[in-house]
Amino acid sequence: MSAPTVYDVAERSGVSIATVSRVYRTPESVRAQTRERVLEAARELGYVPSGNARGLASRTTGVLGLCFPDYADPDAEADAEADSDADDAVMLYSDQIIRGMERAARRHGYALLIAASLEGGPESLVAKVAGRVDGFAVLAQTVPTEDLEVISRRLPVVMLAGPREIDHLDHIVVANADGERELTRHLIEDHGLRRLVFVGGDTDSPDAEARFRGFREACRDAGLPVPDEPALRTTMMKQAEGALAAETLLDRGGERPEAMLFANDQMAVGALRALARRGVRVPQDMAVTGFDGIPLGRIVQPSLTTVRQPIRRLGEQAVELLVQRLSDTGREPVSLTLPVSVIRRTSCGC
Amino acid sequence: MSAPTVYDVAERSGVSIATVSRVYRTPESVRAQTRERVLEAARELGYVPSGNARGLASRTTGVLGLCFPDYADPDAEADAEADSDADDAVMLYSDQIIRGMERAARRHGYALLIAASLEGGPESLVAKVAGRVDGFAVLAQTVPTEDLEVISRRLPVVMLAGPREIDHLDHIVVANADGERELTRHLIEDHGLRRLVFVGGDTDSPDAEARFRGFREACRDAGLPVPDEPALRTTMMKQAEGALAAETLLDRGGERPEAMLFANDQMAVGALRALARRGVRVPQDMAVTGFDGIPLGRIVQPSLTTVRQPIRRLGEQAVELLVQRLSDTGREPVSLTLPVSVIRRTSCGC
DNA sequence: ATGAAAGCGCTAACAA
DNA sequence: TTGTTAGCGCTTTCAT
Repeated sequence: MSAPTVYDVAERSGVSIATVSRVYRTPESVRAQTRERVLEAARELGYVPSGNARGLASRTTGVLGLCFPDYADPDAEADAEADSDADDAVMLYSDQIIRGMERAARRHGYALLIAASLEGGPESLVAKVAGRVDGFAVLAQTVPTEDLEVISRRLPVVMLAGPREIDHLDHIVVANADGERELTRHLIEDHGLRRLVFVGGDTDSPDAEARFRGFREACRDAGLPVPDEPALRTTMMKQAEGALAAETLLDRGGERPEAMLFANDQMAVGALRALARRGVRVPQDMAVTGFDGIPLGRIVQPSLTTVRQPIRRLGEQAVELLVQRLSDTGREPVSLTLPVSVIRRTSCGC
Repeated sequence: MSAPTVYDVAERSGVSIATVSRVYRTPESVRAQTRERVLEAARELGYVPSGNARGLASRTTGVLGLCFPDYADPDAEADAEADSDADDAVMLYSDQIIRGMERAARRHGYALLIAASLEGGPESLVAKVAGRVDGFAVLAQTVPTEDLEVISRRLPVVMLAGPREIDHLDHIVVANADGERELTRHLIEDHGLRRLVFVGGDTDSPDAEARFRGFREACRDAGLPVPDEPALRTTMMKQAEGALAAETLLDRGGERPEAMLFANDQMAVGALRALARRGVRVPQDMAVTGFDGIPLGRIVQPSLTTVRQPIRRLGEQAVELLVQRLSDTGREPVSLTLPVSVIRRTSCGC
């Protein structure tokens, strides 16, 4: 009643289990006639090689993994529900990384195991992934550093879009500061704006911090006042928080800013809505920018000026690094920075 | 030098391997103090439980799988390259199914293993997936039926978006015929069009055939001539073929049609471009429709009227069926049909 | 080209 | 609560 094994197939086809094994690993090493007998028996019995047993015996799985955070902007989901036409527009960061990794993994003959989770410890999906792959990529802030510490001693791990955290890991980041600096420069020089405010994220978001750094650099370069801190910080960088931030900024006394730069697109989109509700015209009365390049940014009115991250590339590169390291265990840790590009749309005045 | 095992951890913490195992499976069943000792030892050694060994011993992996075809419309990719702004707009069918399955799998505590491939046989990625999961979903036309035949005798398989092929499989389809009939009815009744042509796909694409069926039903219902065959068939249903089809249809003698209905969005988008090149205005001179609801359809000019498939839902439902069947092996094969909805945009004249 | 035998690292009864 | 003991189904030398 249980699943057939090499033994069953071997018996039925009158060969040894070793031969059955060979048929599935190195078909050419078995005489054609024998091979046919074996495959025939396998077909009759409904034999499917156990990946687990293979992996256990050969100490390799042929699978690469990806752990990403359980981010699901509730507002974004709401969009998808309410306006079913916007459904597919909400393509998250992680979806694109998956795309990139899958393509690259396929090229190298690997399958891809994916799992989202925020919590660590034994029991976690992270642990499950780690135990079933030859190597994997992790989005920053996904897996507790202490777990990673242990895991990365046993198999290749590449950290994506965040600080390396552990110094023997490979990691890949995007040029956050460069992008925000360039974007800010554009607002200042090309649109002649001077009163800019930056809305950041939590201090422990390296991406958001790097973007703020870029903002400051541009201010400094232009001879504008350089703030020590973002005008406002949000914790989750979601749409609702962006909306709230925009309103707070409007209601705050003093001169109204000419431009609001958000640390990510989600917040900027939320802000766009809040500003519309308050009758503030974008970009005439206020320029608004985001960061990331999510598809939603192109669909909103006005379309969002932003900085595009090469997210798919991130996934592809991750696989390349993993594959490299798998074949050369001794290689020094690598650190890559992928370039970004400013996307000028309507919300900045272009 | 090799990876530490339960034995190493057991020895170091002065317990038996069974206890180490328990710490990772059912932490509460171990005295807190003992548990700490074990985890401490594990940390020091860099112990990561082997998923393979676990799976082998427990006969379960905690992983669900998805096999999808190696579809990558070269034209779509070209779009992504040429107009980097359209990059993320090109979100394929499979990406959305992955999204849906991942979400649902996560809810049930499963990770998701994904792999694309067109070829079967031993050695194939399909075989790899089959051997490493508790059950998996297959997009129609992805895995050779004979492989599926064997595999599905050993673990749950659900067929997506296509005929069941093997009668003991669960399967999920979308209401292709209903959608195309409704769309066609819209063109006829609401826009008063009468000379409609349908561009289909290969005869062995069940989706395309079902859509053609819907088209015919609407023609019949409206008292229009009912064609036996699509005006044209393409093999891969890609953009280039759609463009070619549109031109062929234009150059063909006789009265020019008032509307071209394509079996999918990719072809329709290609047609839109070809028509623009030829100076045919859409929708004034010619109505054009697609099927699928890909994001690109909203971005093209004019925006594409189409039928949206609930693709994410497809993925979610697939997981539900797999999970069900995993807990109730005896259940009768299920066949679900998910409803679709007509999306009226500009290309039909709306 | 094929076979024999020894693990691979874990879980799952069953004992204690 | 913890330990003992069999396997789980394959790959891998080493022979033949």
